[in-house]
Amino acid sequence: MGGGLTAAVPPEWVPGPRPSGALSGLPSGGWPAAGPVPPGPVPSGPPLPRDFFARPAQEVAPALLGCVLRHETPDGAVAVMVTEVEAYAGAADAASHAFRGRTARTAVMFGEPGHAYVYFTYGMHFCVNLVCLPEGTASAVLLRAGRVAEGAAVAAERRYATGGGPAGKGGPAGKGGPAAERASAGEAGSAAGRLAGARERELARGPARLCQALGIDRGLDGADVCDPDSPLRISGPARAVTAAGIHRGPRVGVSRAAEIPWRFWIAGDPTVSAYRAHVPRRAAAKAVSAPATDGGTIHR
DNA sequence: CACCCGATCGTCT
DNA sequence: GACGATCGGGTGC
Repeated sequence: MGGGLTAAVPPEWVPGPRPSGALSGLPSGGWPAAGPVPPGPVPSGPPLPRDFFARPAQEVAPALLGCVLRHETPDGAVAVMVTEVEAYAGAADAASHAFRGRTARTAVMFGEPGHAYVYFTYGMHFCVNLVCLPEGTASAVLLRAGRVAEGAAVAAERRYATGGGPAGKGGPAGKGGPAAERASAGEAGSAAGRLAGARERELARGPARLCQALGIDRGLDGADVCDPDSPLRISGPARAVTAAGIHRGPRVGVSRAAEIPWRFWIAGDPTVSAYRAHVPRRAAAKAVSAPATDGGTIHR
């Protein structure tokens, strides 16, 4: 079925040139070539210019792969290299929160590009987008996954801390502390090393996990990621990601426009989340026959 | 590893 | 009043 969105969908995305060194703030020296990204710290330069975001989301999305999102808090700084994103084209996209027009929740998406649109979902999770297109037109790129490149210990604390564990003493790290820090060192072969590596890979694998690792919540809705003084900011590619190293496919878990391939990821990277089609939630089983009232007396 | 299910609440119909 | 741009734990192969 054609699906109303079809007509509004732009032509196939054509791999275009990556941002130049000048645009991205990269030093002229080369970073490692494309391919799965090895664990460990990555450089973090000046923020991307606002113009970078003043384009359609489906164009910005692949260009964000390899860029570094960093959040500074009193707990310390955590940075992730973006490995997976999804474009949401506002009014032209039935899957976008902005499809039905501007509301209090989606207001930021209609504002200046280069700001964070943070939303709360499923009663417990936050997800972060970066706003695209000029002010007045809504569109955004959802950051779905990343590799923690700085502050792995802080990220692990946020992800695995036993909720407000006053009872628990040491916290999640338990023995040995931040295993993630060791993982990148030299224990890749050992059982402990594999465990630490597996956990490190899961730190920011998925949009809500990424937000949790970075400590992002609704308080950062509207934050300017292009402002060098912002606690939340994004810098240019820490690593060259060529068009050949980028794969694309349908977006994860969307109930509408599910066939549009606006999800982009770094091919072969272990931190990319798994694809899952939308699953309509079974309606809560409502009691067909009212629970027996005791003694026929109706309470309430 | 694939599939199923419960949690939990802001947002929009 | 229903539905998520999700996650983690449990079951079963």
